[in-house]
Amino acid sequence: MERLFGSVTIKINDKIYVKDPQSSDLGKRIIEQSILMINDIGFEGFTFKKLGNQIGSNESSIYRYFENKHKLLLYLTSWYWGWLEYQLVFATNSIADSSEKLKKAIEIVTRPTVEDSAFSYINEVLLNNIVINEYSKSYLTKEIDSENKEGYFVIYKRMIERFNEMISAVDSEYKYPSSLASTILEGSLHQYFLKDHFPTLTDCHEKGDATKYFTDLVFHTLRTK
Amino acid sequence: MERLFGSVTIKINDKIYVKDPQSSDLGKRIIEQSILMINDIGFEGFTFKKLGNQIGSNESSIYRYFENKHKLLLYLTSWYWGWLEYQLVFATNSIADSSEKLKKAIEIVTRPTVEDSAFSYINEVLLNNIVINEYSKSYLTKEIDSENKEGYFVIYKRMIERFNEMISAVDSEYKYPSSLASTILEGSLHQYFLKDHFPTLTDCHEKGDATKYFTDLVFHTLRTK
DNA sequence: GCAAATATAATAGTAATACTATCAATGTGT
DNA sequence: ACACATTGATAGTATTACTATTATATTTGC
Repeated sequence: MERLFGSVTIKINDKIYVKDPQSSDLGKRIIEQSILMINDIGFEGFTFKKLGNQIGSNESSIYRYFENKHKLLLYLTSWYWGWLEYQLVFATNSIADSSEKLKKAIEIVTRPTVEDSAFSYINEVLLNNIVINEYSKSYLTKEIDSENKEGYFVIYKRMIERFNEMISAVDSEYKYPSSLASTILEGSLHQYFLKDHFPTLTDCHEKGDATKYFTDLVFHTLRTK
Repeated sequence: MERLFGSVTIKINDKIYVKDPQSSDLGKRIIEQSILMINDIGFEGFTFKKLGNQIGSNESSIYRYFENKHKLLLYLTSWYWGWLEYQLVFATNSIADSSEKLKKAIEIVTRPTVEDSAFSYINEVLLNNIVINEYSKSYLTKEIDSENKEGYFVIYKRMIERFNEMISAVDSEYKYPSSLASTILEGSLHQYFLKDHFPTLTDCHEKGDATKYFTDLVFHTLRTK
């Protein structure tokens, strides 16, 4: 995907990191390689020590960027949602018709991820996999309420809010726009998970099926003018 | 809720435990107190050592019932799904009309949990909380495929399959019955989670809202005869 | 009622994890 | 050349997630 402006950066809440990984070479390698590694061995098996070995750096150096691996996961997933939000806004901004706009929005968030060459050290396809397999671990914790207060989940919440508005623009009478919005976002991740591990629990096996499923669901539920 | 037969037991895949906790007093205390404790301090903070202290028993004794805390979580959540499945089948079995049947089924799985006096050592309300907050951690692991093969998730899968069938009975043309079934089950847990921690991301704030939301969603999507 | 079997408790030990602290080496700007 | 920031290396700690062994109750079978 081509970008209008030379360098778009995804802005992440600076409380998530100790030192901005985008600000140095080591920081970028931490991000790049942690994506490969978490994708490979899973978040549970992932440690800063292993990451240090892989990038030829030291455990203690990684701690200068992130307090712990939980924060690193928050960083990666925030980045993903920020990236997806950018695509969402970019693709839907110019659409006047509210139904078409919502349709496009659903497509953006339910379609399979493709690599974006604009961010060379981030593999979006693998990052999407991480989001599918690990995102809920980032909020299913005892610290959720305080971390939410700190604003660690703002991007995700803003995305749901955008959907909320698009849904209400299509049908202002609909009583559950936020619930529907969150069902689309979480539900889409879940359908991709099921496809890989519980294939009998989903009908979304082919490319495009998830988009069709959620589009069908939403447009049967809403009353379009 | 009253039970027809004096002692219904929820049958759990015996590969999940080393020794059946239902078979002894200590076993039941492990289940009872682990529910209280996981609910209280979360699955991450929960250890067999702490549990041992709380029940006045020894860490090593708990290991004779469960290989590790992951297996214990699988046991608890399997029990929950088995319990819910029993209620589902019990409540919908006698309903002839397929739409009414599905409506009832949605109600059963989306309504707030109430305590069931038939299982004295299990607090279903807290267990439901655990399922909301921890269930996905039981399958979002690198071992998912082998554990699935071992049948650790059969009850959950059977529940989705039951929904699948009820959906297809209402609308045999509908193309995504499994996806819709899994959306209802996972989505319902998620709406309850949002209500407590991200209230702006859901519209299900009052008792009964989740049932209304999903009933509305499903019956707008399906073509009823 | 007693021996045998079984269940539970107590203790110790291990490798790995998730850090913190300290200090040395290297590079960068002025 | 000197200050300062960055990174690397090493060591150390508390906790976790176990395993192993032995001791002590408790149950049961005869």
